[in-house]
Amino acid sequence: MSNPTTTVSTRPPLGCAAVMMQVLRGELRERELPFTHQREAIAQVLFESTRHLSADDVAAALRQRGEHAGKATVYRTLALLVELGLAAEHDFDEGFKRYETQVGAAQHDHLICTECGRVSTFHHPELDRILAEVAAEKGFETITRQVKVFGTCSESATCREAQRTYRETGPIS
Amino acid sequence: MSNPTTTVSTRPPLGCAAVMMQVLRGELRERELPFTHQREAIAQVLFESTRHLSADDVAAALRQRGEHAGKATVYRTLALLVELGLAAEHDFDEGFKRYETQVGAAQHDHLICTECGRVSTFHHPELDRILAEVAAEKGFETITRQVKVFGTCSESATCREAQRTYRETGPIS
DNA sequence: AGCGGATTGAGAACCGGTCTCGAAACCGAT
DNA sequence: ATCGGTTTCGAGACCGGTTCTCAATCCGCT
Repeated sequence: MSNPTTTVSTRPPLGCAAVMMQVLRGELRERELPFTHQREAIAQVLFESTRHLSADDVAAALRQRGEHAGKATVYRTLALLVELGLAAEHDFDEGFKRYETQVGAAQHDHLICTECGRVSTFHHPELDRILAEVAAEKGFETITRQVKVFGTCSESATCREAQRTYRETGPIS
Repeated sequence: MSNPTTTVSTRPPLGCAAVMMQVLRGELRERELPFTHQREAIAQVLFESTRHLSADDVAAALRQRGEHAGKATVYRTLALLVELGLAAEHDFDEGFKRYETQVGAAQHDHLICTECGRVSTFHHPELDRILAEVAAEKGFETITRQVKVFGTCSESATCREAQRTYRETGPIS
């Protein structure tokens, strides 16, 4: 039931969770949606984490705190947070989705190591410009975008070895 | 069992399939993998199509030609074509994957309409440059990349209506 | 034609994710 | 506090795409 977790993040570490929780409370009130114990607990887990969490990771984190929420509730709440703009959904081609806090509109993109699973983030302002250009040109109204670079990182010896192999032999060895 | 199909493509229309088939034959021989009826038929369907096909679409197309391949074989063969670099796999957040011929290294990216499901492609040379820069900077060896812009197109009245609504009310109405 | 090894296919298994519906929690009003 | 109407919760069934199993078959070579 568990799965590999990611390791790199770029979110301010302190106080942030509390702020996000306040925002959530406000957003829920504004929409007349109840601020339930489960929604709080699930949001707490996400807001306090610096990783990209799967639904399963969230459930596990709850268990570790002595809390519990049915998996339907976990999925429903994560979907809600995404709708409210407080969480972002990512698909790193693992067969399931991952979630992370969406702080402000600070869009960032991902480098995913296919060897060790590490995910690192980057932000390149020109990307925004180019994608906005392309969208405008095609009469497209952008809601969100995904830029993902798959490859091998140079964090570990294994990954560097894979880099070398890939450069020499291509996708199939 | 059926699903919405995509509509836009940018691949040269003629002779291309035959060339690709020759390439496939060569790649298989080189790796001492048998060139079976099923592999040929499945590749034929993909190479002759100008759309992004799901595994199910491929199976349906085979049936229409009076051919048949078990779904395990369809999936295995599509995965093989991807490994060989002859097909590209895409995930447009529909809950299943789609495949298309990968002709050469002509990388292109996608605009996906969340309203009608239409997928159109674009290529922006600066994207290649920027992503290569980012990867180099991080000591990353790129294998492939995905750039997807989700939003609403202006093809149909429904989509244009959705564009207007979105601009006014944001993600939640 | 015969041989060894890889592929095929029918169906079961798998696994994220969604749905169902009775029970429980929420929240504003009394 | 408590009441009552409304919403959410949760255990488990269910769903659909994809993968696995393994005996039968096909491929390519001699």
